[in-house]
Amino acid sequence: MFMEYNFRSIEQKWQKAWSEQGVYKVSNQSAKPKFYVLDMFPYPSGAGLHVGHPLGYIASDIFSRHKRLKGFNVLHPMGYDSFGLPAEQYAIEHGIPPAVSTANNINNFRAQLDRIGFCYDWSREVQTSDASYYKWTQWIFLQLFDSWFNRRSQRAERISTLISLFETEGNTAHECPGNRNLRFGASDWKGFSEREKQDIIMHYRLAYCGYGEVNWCEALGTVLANDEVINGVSERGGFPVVRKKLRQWYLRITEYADRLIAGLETVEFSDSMKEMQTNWIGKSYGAEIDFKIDGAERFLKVYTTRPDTIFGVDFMVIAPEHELVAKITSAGQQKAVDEYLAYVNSRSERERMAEKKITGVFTGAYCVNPFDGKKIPVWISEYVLAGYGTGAIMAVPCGDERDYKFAKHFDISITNIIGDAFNGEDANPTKDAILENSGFLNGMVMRDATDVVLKKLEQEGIGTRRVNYKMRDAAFSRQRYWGEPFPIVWKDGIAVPLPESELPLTLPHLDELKPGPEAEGPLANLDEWKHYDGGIREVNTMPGYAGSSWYFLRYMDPGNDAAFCSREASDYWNQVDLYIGGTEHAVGHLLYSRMWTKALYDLGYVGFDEPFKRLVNQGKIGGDSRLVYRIRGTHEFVSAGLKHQYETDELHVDVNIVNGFELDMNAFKKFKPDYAEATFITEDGKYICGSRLEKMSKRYFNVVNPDDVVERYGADTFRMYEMFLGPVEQDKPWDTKGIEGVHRFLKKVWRLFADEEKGKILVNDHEPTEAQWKALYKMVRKVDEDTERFSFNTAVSAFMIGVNELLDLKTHQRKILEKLAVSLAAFAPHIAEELWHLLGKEGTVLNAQWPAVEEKYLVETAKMYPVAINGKTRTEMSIALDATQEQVEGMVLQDEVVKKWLEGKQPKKIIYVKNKMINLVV
RNA sequence: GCGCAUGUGGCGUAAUUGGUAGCCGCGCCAGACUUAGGAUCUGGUGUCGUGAGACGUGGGGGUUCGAGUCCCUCCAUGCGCACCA
Repeated sequence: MFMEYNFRSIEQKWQKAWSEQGVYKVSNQSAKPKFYVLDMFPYPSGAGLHVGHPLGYIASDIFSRHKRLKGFNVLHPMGYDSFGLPAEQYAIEHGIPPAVSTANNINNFRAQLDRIGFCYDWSREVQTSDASYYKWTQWIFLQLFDSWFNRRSQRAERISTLISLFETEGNTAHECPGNRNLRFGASDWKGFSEREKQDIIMHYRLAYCGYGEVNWCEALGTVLANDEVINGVSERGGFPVVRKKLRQWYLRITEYADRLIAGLETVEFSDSMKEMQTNWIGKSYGAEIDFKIDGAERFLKVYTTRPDTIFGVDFMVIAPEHELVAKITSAGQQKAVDEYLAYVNSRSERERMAEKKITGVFTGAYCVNPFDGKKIPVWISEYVLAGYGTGAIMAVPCGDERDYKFAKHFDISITNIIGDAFNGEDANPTKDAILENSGFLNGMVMRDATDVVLKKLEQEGIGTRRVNYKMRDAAFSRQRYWGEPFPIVWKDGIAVPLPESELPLTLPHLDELKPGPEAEGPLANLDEWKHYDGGIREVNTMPGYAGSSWYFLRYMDPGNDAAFCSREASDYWNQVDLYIGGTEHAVGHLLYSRMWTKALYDLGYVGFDEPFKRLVNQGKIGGDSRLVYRIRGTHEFVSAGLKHQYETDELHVDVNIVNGFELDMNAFKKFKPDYAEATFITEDGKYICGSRLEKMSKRYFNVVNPDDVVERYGADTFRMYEMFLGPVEQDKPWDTKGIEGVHRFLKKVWRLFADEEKGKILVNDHEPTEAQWKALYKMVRKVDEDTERFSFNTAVSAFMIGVNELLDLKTHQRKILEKLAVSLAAFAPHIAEELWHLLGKEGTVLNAQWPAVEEKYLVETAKMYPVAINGKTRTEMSIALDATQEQVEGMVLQDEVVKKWLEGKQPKKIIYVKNKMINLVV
């Protein structure tokens, strides 16, 4: 039949036409208001897409198309985050160069994406591994390298301003972020050698090179950023990670900590997202206090957020790596301390994470409490981290759980400064108790005492207020090949940036990606490349997040060879209005790109300092695995309902050879060679599988490829079904069976336009009835509202309700069908376009206008009110909307059902809420 | 352990502001058309009960004329952080 809904030919036809006509091309010049919708661009992995990946892409695509129909100039681009470790690992294992496998994977991704019918403007595509792109990643790096963060103005400024400050006043007014103890005056500065000057400047740069403890992953042969390490192992691959001191590039993101926190108030991210970022930054207010070491001219500097508890300090704990360990350990304790340090060194990061034993050793040294002269023993323990605060704490066991446990474990006596608030069994971290045993603080509420102590500490010069952050500077180099080379040449130990004219510094070809000497990357093996202009090139490369920290800007002006993005373009497109992506980038990508944007803003290259105005996190789609049960030691498989009668082993089976729960037994025999001889114990001739919801992953054979779904049901069905599954932001399982309902819906739409059996078009030019207008507009309004608030699942439902009604009303009038076709254009663009042309329209439905709702068809004069007696609905009554309380009371009391329930009694009260309900209180 | 979410039919879910709980779809049941059905269409489908009706949004309590929605408490699941002083 030629009038049937042939989605395959329809979708192919329009995808081809759209591409030929360039209908998705977006201009930077337009009289329309702009709207920028962005997807987190993918890393093009070899595995391709499964049905979970496009969820966010479909949502953003629908939203973009909707905005376009509503008269916006919509930027909706896509590209690839194509540098990264997996391509390099793959190259090492299979001998295929990263550039080649990446290109293949990108082609694959593109083909998959194209089949779903996205409205991306592919002329703006970016690939982070493309030299024309990473030229500007390198350029931005150089701007960060040439900048420092002025804490007084709270913004990035050029290094030249820093140098003139040094020349006139030294660094007295600008504490060195890389080395707090560094102090020098203008005359000192003039006396420094060039090398010394450069070393000092390096301590200020926003992109800097330094030595530091990094997360070294031996298996990956590289360092990892903090957010790439999960529970002591690498996020990718789960390999062990150790702390190692290495020369490394960093981004001084800590300087932006306050602005990153403050900026969260200006953007629409979910509360949990904001909270994750806030926690990651981990700002805390406290004090640094110097405790004199008893019998020595040394001080122990501790960081505490609770200076009010200073009289409750029963011991000190310093990190095993603390510099005082070597200096204050008493002769008597030397052996015990050495043994403890050896023990700590033997423990990997992972072991420390896994088993939290209370360990520690006494140094033999004592501190003196500055206020009451009490002697306080100094202990060493691994629970104090060298990298946070000062690497030393004052322990207050009555108020801190860990300190309490430590004191108990080592039998240290506990001073109670909070009276009844401390029960002797558990520490109580309250701030509301009244202080006792606390010298001049006695009788004060702890909360108020804090400031009193701080003032006193400052007066006496033994302590200062201090803000601390959990967040560390971000490691910004990798001992790897497949990343952006640093445009830096080392000359006499000084990092010299390449001039802009030499960018891009292209990644040289390498036949073999083996590591270089001394934990250096593969580039170190390339002698002729390494030696350049009388110096040695930086052989590390940039990490995966370099290119992704600014890609949203490149889309605005992708072809620009003179700038990363013209100010004109970024002023026009401005912030990303809607950013859709997964939560997994909460503390990585989202913080880095926010920081880069802030730096570019400070330097005057863009006019906004938050990149993403609104962020929506799509949920994950889980796999619905199918299980078969093999009788142990045999090739016989037993159906799920009978498995308890046997001893069985549970095995995953490919979900694609199972219909619902029924196994295709012939396909199963071909699934794996082992199963060729399989026999089955069935239930009524059917083999029923077990099921389990788990991650969608190859290893569970529960991966559903969008290509297969599109092939079977079409892209429009696939798009609408993904949305119909539930709220975008929610995690949910994939169930292919349910897709039939959505497919049926599209066929119903088709039947409004054409009769499949008789093979003719049904569209006529009659005037629609009021009921038909009402059904249409109700639907149009709901779809519009729901789409605007990202409630795509209810929008699909509104379509279904609307079309069911129109079908019941035998609606074939052109006036209605035109508007229906337009309203569908965002969700099911292919069928919408086909129907648009079937109605004889020109051009593309993409450029149509969203139908304006004619209110007159939606006004109601009466409503069916639920009538409740004592809150329980007993009947319904149709009542005019403008009825008064008296009229309603009269009508209600006449009603037979109401009379029955009143049993002759007078209602105490009749509640009538207009347009809602009626309730009688008896 | 701390923080944040989320708990509604057999399943995915709906109820935008405290106002008819279960829309829409899957599945299931019955029927129609059919050589056939994993096609299409029609009707039914929260639970208990023959029925009138009763019960029902994780459990318990509260506020209210009225609670899935607000408050208290407990439980379960998911996510994030986890010696951060």
